[in-house]
Parts: sequence; structure tokens; C-alpha cells
Amino acid sequence: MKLSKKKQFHDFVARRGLKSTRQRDIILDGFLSTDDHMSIEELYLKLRAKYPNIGYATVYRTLKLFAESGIAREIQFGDGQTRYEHAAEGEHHDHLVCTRCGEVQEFSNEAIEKLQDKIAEDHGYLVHTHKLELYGICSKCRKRE
Amino acid sequence: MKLSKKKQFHDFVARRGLKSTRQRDIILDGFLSTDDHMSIEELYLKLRAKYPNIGYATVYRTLKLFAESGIAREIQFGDGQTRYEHAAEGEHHDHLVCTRCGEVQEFSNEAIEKLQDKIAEDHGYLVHTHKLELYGICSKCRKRE
DNA sequence: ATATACCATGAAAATCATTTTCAATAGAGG
DNA sequence: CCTCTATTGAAAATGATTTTCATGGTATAT
Repeated sequence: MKLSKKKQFHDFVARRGLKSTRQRDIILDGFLSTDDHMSIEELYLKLRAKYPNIGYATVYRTLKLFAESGIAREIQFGDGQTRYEHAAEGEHHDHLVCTRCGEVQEFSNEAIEKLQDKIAEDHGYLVHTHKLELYGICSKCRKRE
Repeated sequence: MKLSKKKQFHDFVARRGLKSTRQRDIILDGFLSTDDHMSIEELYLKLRAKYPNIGYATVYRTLKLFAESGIAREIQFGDGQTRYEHAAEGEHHDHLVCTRCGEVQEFSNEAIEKLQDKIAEDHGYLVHTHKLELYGICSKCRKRE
């Protein structure tokens, strides 16, 4: 799984006439070995611990490339930080965000997707992406009250 | 309808011990007399044309108050600009965004809301808000191709 | 291998949206 | 009219992201 994403990115780099570099590999490994929904800064700090001379700008640039190559997807939960999650071909999920502790759970639901397509169609739209986020309080935080 | 929103905001201002000012009224009128989904800058420029000495910061601050008072809702379509839309009590709608011309249509769907609640419940969440946006190409843009 | 051409990098400066600061001003109630 | 305190506008500050630019690295042709 990770191998195929590495390959996917390397193919993308080659196809675009870009270069394969040490930093890109470091960032790629770092990204693939983390939980989803990591903010740019979190990833930067994590990498920085092991490779102190990696640049902030390089992490930003490289994550954008990941998104372009299709192995990552940009997400924003309204906290002013851009996050990147792992993207898998043909697969999509949505998010449940706890507004108290910040936990993020993923879910996917066929029925909702179908309804979305139907709504879009009714309005004359050809949809290519969507974003669905449910904000609330998770069970742990509810018990803690 | 507009009158009741004005009243709603004035009540909010009074309840919070805030003051009713000329600027707030100007911004309120400006906001109420525009289409939905206006960005802060757009509103600022529109107001600025008539009232050249209104401050940027005041528009920001006032729009936040509108959101707190319940007559407006903050939205972001991922273009790096915060927008505000008219909010009506007990009413919620979602968005269809055309990624080509930028048009935004609103819709609402009972069935989807119900499914969302069920999903949240299944995951132990108590949901208080959600955000659903469908991104695609609108019918006009599709014909234009 | 070596040269060549061009891409990528890191650090710092620049940018963009938004927020805060601060001194001056203006509401609300006495 | 006075006083108290919230509000305003301008400018500075902030935080996230992007760009600049001189230097270094990579791929490909030689």
C-alpha cells in the first residue's frame, strides 16, 4: 500500500519532468507514516526532529505536489490550518469533528453519496468533489462532562 | 423579513450591553441588501463607495457580531476568503459551488440531514453543525463548452 | 565520468487575510 | 451636560502561506 503510493508519486514526478530528491523522499516517508489529518506544521516539526535542516517552504511545496499527484488531499476544518490526508484512488470519506477535543473520525456512507449525486443532477450540476463535515461532541467528551 | 433581522440584531446589541452605532447600521443595511455569500472584502468595498471613511477592521468586527447574533453565518469555500451568508432561525441549507464560474446555489434536503444525524449517533457524536458542499460544474458552464 | 541545463532547496523577505493596539470619539444613562 | 465605557479608524502586529534568490543537486547528453 505504501509502496504503491511511493510509486504513484515517483511516477508523477517523472511524468512532470520534476526531479526525485532526498527531501521529497524524506517528506513522503514522513507523510505516509503518520495518521491522517496532519497539519503542515505538525509534519514539519516531526521531520525537523530527525532532519534539522529541512525547510518549511519545502514541506509546503512538497505537500502541494502530493495533492497534485493524487496521493494526498487537502482539508480544512476551519481552525485556520491546512491539513493533508491520505487519498486513495476511487475512495472517499467524510469527517466527524469533535469541537471540544479536536478528534477527527472518518466515515463514509453510500446512501448520502447517492443523494448528493441526485441533488446535484436536479440542479444541473456535474459534481466532481464534495465536502461533508459533521461538527459535534464525541462520546468521550460527553462522558467527561 | 429584513425588519425582523434588524430587530434581531438590535436586540442582541442591547442584551449584550453593546452600543448601537451609525457604522453598525450602515454595515447591517449593506449586508442585508446584498446577495448571499459575500466576502468581507466585497462588502467592505461596496460600503466604502458610499461611506469612504468606514474602516476595514470595523467591517470585520461587525460581521463577527452578526454571526454571534444569529443573523449571519460564516462560510468558507476554500478560496481563502471568509464569507458571510444570511442565516434564518431554524433553517439550514447547503451549497453547490461551480468551480468554473464561482456561482453558488443553495439547497437543502431532509433525507440527507436525517442520514447525517444517524451517522453521528452511530459514532457516539452529538452533532450541532455540519457543512456540506458539492463542487462541480453548473449547467450554464457545461453548455458553454 | 564530465559537462550542461535546469530544477529544487533553505533562509529570509514578501504577501494575504485577519486581528490587535491605541488614541480619539461617540453612545447611553444619570 | 457629564461620566463611563464601548467603538472607531489607522496603523502595526500576527499567523499562515508563498515567493525570491543565490546556491546546490539531479538527470541527461557528451
